Amino acid sequence: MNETVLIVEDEREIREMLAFTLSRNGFQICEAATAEEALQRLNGRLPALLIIDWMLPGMSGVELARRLRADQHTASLPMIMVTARGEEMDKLKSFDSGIDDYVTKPFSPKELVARARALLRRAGTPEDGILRAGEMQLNLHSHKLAVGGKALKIGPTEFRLLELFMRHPERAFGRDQLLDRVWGRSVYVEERTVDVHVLRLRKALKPYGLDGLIQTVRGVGYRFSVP
Amino acid sequence: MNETVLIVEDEREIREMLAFTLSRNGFQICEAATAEEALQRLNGRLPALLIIDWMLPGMSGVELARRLRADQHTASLPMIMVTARGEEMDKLKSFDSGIDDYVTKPFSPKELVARARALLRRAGTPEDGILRAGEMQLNLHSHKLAVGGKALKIGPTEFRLLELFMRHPERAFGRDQLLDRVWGRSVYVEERTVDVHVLRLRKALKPYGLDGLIQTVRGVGYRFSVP
DNA sequence: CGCAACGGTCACGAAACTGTCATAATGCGC
DNA sequence: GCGCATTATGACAGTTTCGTGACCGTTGCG
Repeated sequence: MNETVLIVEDEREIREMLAFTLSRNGFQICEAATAEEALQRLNGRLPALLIIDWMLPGMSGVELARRLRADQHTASLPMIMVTARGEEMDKLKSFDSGIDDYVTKPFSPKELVARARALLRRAGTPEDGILRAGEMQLNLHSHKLAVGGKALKIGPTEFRLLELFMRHPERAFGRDQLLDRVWGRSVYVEERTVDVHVLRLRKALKPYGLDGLIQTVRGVGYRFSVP
Repeated sequence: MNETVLIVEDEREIREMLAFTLSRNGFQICEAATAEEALQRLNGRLPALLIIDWMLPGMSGVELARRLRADQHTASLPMIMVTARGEEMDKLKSFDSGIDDYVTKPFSPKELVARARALLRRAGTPEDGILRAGEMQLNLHSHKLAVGGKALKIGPTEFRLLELFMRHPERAFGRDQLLDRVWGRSVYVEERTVDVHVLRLRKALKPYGLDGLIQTVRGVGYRFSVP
């Protein structure tokens, strides 16, 4: 699995422990010591999951979570909060800041990994990091697309587009939604550009008769649908 | 589920928080900072639900609610009022402005979503985003119409028309109401146009013997009725 | 620097969809 | 049955939306 986890934790020791545990379990790691640093890193490519310490110098973990929630770009990121004590956990729960899960220190690595996996699975990520649709396999780990073992080449944007589609089969996306989720906010792109990339994706799949998986929903947008 | 919620709230932070919470729970979002802006947005296609802040600059939330209730076009829209304090809530209740529900700040997102869902369910929106009538399924999520697993193709307008019908079975709609709720009030089209789209819908359903679900109510309009 | 890959925009034509009309069909009161 | 009112239906043309090829700027690389 090639999922990146962003760890936001000021205490170096704990951060490294988290990083070690997670990387040993197949996650890619990205670290930030402060909320500010985390925000900066989130301007780039998004991680699949965030692990945030409740207590951070400067902007607190809760505040960070709140900000991320308020931003459409990061709104749907799964987040795990790490709290120091059980007491604060209650506070956190009552705060209901949209945290998906939490662990209390001290916690077992096994527990953390289990929660992370569960969260990612809920978010549409398969256990082995391979999205499948019939003969087609989208390997998130190797970043490769293959049909029946035969590799085929698509561009980065097409890859991310297909990834989003395969994570949410049978769901119709508007062009605006696709732009938001594949291109990211903060970039201004024509809506019709989506069409072009859908076209390129279809063109790549056509030799295998797998275009048609991406269907146009007239007046709405597009949809990935397995027969 | 593809329900649109119109949020009327002047404070940007709260508005964004609401938007975040709801969008995370599968709602489409439409925002307005003032009552006036909200009214303008309601000239187009109607949302499924309104969330209105009690305190708004200019026209208050209560006044907005009253106006919407007084207008046949928006009279049946479910509304949730957001109040700052419990005290004012009593005032609001006694005000009897036709509010369906209310939450008091601070409120938990979970509570808000629950109330929104409950309200929509009451208003005819199914939990899973699929409207059913016998063998027929209208999937709002994937934007697909299927009869007994067999997909059938209808145009965007027919889709919205059928959606409205299935949300309110056994209810007779006048052509003017249908125009208002399916086309939106800011577009001018002949009333007879409704007939044509009803015809097209029936034509699509005929192969499955499901025309007849849409019945003509002479002198009034049409009605969706399951046998 | 040249080259190749890639991404975004545009323009044109095709296809789908929409609204309107004319005309046929139907229902209803008498 | 008759006449009126209302609705059904098929055809048509205008509009919108989508598919597609082409173009050009950017970027990364040798």
